[in-house]
Amino acid sequence: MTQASKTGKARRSWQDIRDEIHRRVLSRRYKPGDKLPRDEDIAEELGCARSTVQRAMQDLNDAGIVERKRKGGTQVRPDPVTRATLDIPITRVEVEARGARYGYQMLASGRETTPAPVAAAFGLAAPEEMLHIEALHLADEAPFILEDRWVSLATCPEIANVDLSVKSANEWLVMHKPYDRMDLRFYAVNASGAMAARLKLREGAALLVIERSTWIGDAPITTVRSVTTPGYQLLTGS
Amino acid sequence: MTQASKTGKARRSWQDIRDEIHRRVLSRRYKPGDKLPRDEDIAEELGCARSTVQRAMQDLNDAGIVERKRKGGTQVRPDPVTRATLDIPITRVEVEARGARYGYQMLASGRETTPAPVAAAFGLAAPEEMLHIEALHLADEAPFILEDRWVSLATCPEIANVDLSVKSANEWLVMHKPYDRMDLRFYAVNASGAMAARLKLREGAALLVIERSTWIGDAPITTVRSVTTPGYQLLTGS
DNA sequence: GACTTTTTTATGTAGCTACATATTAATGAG
DNA sequence: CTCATTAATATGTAGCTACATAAAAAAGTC
Repeated sequence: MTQASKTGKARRSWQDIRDEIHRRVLSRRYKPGDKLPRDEDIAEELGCARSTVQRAMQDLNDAGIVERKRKGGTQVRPDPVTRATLDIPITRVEVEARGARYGYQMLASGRETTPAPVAAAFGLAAPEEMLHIEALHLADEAPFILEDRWVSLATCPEIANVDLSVKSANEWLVMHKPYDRMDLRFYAVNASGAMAARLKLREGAALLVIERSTWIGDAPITTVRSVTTPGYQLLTGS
Repeated sequence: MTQASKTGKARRSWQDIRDEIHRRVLSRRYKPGDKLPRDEDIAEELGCARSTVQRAMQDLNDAGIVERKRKGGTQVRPDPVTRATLDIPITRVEVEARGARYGYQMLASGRETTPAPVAAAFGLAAPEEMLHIEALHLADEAPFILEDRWVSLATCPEIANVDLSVKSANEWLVMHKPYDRMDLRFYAVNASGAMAARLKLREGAALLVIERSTWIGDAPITTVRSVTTPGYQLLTGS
């Protein structure tokens, strides 16, 4: 038996408060740019403690619904942004989630000096020798994602001893080299001749590219350019 | 003068606790899949209240670093995901942030019955008459984003009276029709003849497309397909 | 009037208690 | 031994107090 059913009066949870405030924003009782009452007044009005309002407001703030400033109070965000959370799983998990058989092929691997774009992605002052890996992820034997990865040997010397021909660098890194900071970007490219050949599709096809760089502290770990196959879509989790 | 400087001993904030736990995950003292001590023990070890650990853990949970279950305890996420938050601003704001002059052109507007793909995006059982708008966002007079939008007249009858030839439907909607639920997807397309003509580029160019549908409750508000121009990149905020 | 300092005030945080809730683990019935 | 019931336990939440902090507003100062 819940407390609500015992006392006959439901205790309002912070989610209830959050939803009530959200409703008021949605119903335009509080309009974009409007200042909201102070937490204490809302608490009194809705019959709960200030800490409960605080919790609710935190959440609305994180969600981009309101903006809070010390002393300045709370206001409805005047320039609404579309905020979304993306979860990008390991490719193997993604393929398996689609009910397909996962496959992995290392295409090339070796030590090379970082070309300018890679050094730029890492924000390196000078080029550096890194591990360069090209690999293909397969779903039911068909090419799924082509990845072009650079791994800093200065930050991850251990990876030199890992057999990356059977297991992807992604999996090894994700389990052994947690990161601190990440940079993600998405854009579209026309398949080059080399890409088309490796992904077995016509040259010029529009492909979604996911670029990701990770650091631990200031030390670069890895930067990957993942070229997806036609039809690939990135979806938000909400 | 802060309390820390007065007492000589800093009070540890929940962020300190969070960072300490995070460090332990990063340093692999707690490895993926490992079970963490109970909040109370961590609190005692680090010299703070359980509520502080709770707050820290909440944050790590939201960030996808750990997973918590009642009674089950806390464990380091065994299948690390790359979690990122995307903020997509109004196009006008985005253009202005780049230091360019924003321009807007309505290309076409009228009432039409939703074709199958649009009905599907909304999860509609039956096609419906909606407002269909094609418009172009410009940055310094050059095409920037081409949008193809459907607005539910059932949910937003007021929009019929808005002059959408000078101000984008996006701006009006964002200020007057807050949403509840959103669906976002990103993919790449080759520019069709029509797209190429409107965006003034060659047919077949790879373009990043952002598709967004919004609802209030179960009622559909709008669905937009925004076709960006070459070179456009979506970046994460973190 | 322009500038600096002080006060005020709304949000932010730490710590505590008490209880809720979801599981797991232990126990008991058959 | 299997299944249902009960107890134990880690996290989740509400409410309270006290204080910290940032920023606006007010009060001084030149």
